[in-house]
Amino acid sequence: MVADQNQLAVGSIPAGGDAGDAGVDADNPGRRRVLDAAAARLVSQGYAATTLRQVAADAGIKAGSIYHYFPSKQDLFTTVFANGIVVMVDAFDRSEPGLVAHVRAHLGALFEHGPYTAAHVTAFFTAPPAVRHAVVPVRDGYETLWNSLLEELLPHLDASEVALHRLILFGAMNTTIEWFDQRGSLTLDHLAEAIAQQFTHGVGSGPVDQP
Amino acid sequence: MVADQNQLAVGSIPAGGDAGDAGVDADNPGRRRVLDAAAARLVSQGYAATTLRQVAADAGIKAGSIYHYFPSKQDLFTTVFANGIVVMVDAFDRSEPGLVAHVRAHLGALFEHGPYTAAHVTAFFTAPPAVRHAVVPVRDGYETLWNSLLEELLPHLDASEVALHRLILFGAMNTTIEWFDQRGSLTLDHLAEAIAQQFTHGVGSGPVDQP
DNA sequence: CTCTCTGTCTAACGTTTGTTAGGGAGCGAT
DNA sequence: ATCGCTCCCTAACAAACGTTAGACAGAGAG
Repeated sequence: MVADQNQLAVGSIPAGGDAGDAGVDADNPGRRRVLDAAAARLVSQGYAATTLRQVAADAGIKAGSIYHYFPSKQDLFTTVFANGIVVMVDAFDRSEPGLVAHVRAHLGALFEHGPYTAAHVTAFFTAPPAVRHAVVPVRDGYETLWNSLLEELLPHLDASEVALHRLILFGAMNTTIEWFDQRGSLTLDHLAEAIAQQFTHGVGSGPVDQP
Repeated sequence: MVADQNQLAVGSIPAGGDAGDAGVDADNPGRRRVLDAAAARLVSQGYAATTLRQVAADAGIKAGSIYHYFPSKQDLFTTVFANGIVVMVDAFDRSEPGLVAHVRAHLGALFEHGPYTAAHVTAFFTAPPAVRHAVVPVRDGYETLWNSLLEELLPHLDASEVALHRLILFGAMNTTIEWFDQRGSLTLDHLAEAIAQQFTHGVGSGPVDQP
């Protein structure tokens, strides 16, 4: 299996970068095309159903050539998942202050900044344990960012309550990928507002005017 | 491909039944063991990664014997997904009135009534389109139940707002499968209360006493 | 006793998968 | 001119997949 404690290629991702759409492998366009194709396939098919031959075809090369950039299927998709979090962290860091803005940033990472975050959210739990374990540390970093934000925003709650409500909020945000259609009349701005509004004030239980 | 407009085996599921844990193939224990094994594998591995040889081994038979009960892998897993909704509808129908009770019932279907609902929630979107399309009608029925409930509970919202907030609520409930641990100190009762509370009143934005 | 049905097995089929080995074209540096 | 590096190819490998065909044991009915 040659698992070792493989260091992953995550460290090689330029974390910031000024260029337009995340600094995910800005140079090395060949490798980048493979990653893009892999992420897009992950979104629509999940881990096991996505074959290297499909990914290669989408990237315009042959299956064997993928091994010039990645030592294995596991490594390729591990990098995709990690990139998904990099994109999210990036969006979080660039966000204006406030809950609505951060929800909007998270949704933006999901729908507007390429397929990486979407791939992470939809396919992460379909990946084999080895892949998941490799990504968990990166994942934890993003969750910590949110815990800190929410603890600051909700000083009347203790840490365990914040953690619980963050999980519920993540669930609400991430499953939008299963039903939200950018071409519909509901915009991402409105969706972010609806989610944030429901999170802080709820939907109410009867006719309520603003106080 | 022999797709036809296959009628599925869904109709053959005894929808109600008084017996303890859902009437999913109460008789025919052989078929039932195959379904159970398939559902359990779906939860941890997703559609494509689950092989008929694994399922057969879990059920105590050999791969070829599965074809005595199901004509194909697609049919087997379609039945599993449909059963997942049957279990949910069942829980919904048995629920006490009120939002908290129905949230609790949904979570109960997810964690306490076998692997079918969990399989549906985690693996449905990893299944091939043919399988998904076959299950959509059953799925729609359950969503309609919830829309009606919420429209009754939230008369100050119009139908489109209710539909939106139902989707957000579903997201919150269904992703609990990814993090909730029944062996922890947080009980399903408390979780249901937390989700329902957040849904109707939000988490607040500062120190708030009950009015 | 025979006939039929159910449940299971073994053995194989064609296909596809991840992966490897080895080769070759282009290019910048020596 | 030659070296080495990057990028990509073809061809093949063993393994695993879904699926099929045919056979066999047991039970219940006539």
